[in-house]
Amino acid sequence: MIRRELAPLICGKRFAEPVLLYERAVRYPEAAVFSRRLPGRSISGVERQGKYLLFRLDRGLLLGHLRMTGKLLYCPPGASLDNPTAPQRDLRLKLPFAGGDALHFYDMRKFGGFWLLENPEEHCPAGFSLLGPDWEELDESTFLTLLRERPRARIKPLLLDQRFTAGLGNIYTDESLFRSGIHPCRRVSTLDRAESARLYRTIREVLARGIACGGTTTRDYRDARGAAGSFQNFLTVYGRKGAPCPRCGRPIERTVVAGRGTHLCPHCQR
DNA sequence: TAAGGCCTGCTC
DNA sequence: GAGCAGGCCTTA
Repeated sequence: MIRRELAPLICGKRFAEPVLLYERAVRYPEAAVFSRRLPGRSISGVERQGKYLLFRLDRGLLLGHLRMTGKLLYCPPGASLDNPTAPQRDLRLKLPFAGGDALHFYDMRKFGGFWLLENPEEHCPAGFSLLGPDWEELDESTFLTLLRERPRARIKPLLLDQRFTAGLGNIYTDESLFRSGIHPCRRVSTLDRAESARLYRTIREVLARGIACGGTTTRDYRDARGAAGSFQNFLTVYGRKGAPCPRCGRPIERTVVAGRGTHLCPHCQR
């Protein structure tokens, strides 16, 4: 969503001098080198790989990861600094363009960051080079094959593992497992072919619905224009602890699986 | 495979 | 005041 919004706004733009307000918002190279190298480079394309944003430059590559609370907002030339969706307190990095417009990176929790790489192999975050196939391109037979390679894994932690497949986070995983009737702690080896195929199709549907809704704004998420998503209005289990299961009416439960809050209906998910 | 750490602000 | 968060890395 963020990539789709940003691409037409910033393709072809040339970077000016960045302004770093929080040291660790730039992960590589060190701040002074980043600030010296970026100006003058222009954006030839904006891509997404898993949860990374990838800005192709005329020389090198700018990688960004928003983690949990990061927002990357496009500011047109002369735009007001006040943005209702992101307090100035959370502004971590300004990436101005030569034309006076800019990208502003806000991140309350300071988890997100940027990498400026001369080539993709150099100093990229460890997870980036290990990303599994992205859900935008993953076909059913590949998914079934990958599942067969991990029979002992529990399904929810496996789906969240970006080395297995890239792009699923906690919300979309819980929603997909509920809609597939699969318990998050099931071992992959206990899923029959029909269940695995149903899971694949359900994940595709949930992701498509999420994208069509402009994402999920439970609290922080905003797209590149600061707009909220609406998929939260269609959530069946995530964040609905105690509410009635839409299928059987029993209360939705919240547990912890692999350290992540996990929402499920133990009656409907086996 | 799991726990802890990074961080801050909000809800319970 | 504790618990929690659309993530991921390091360490055990």
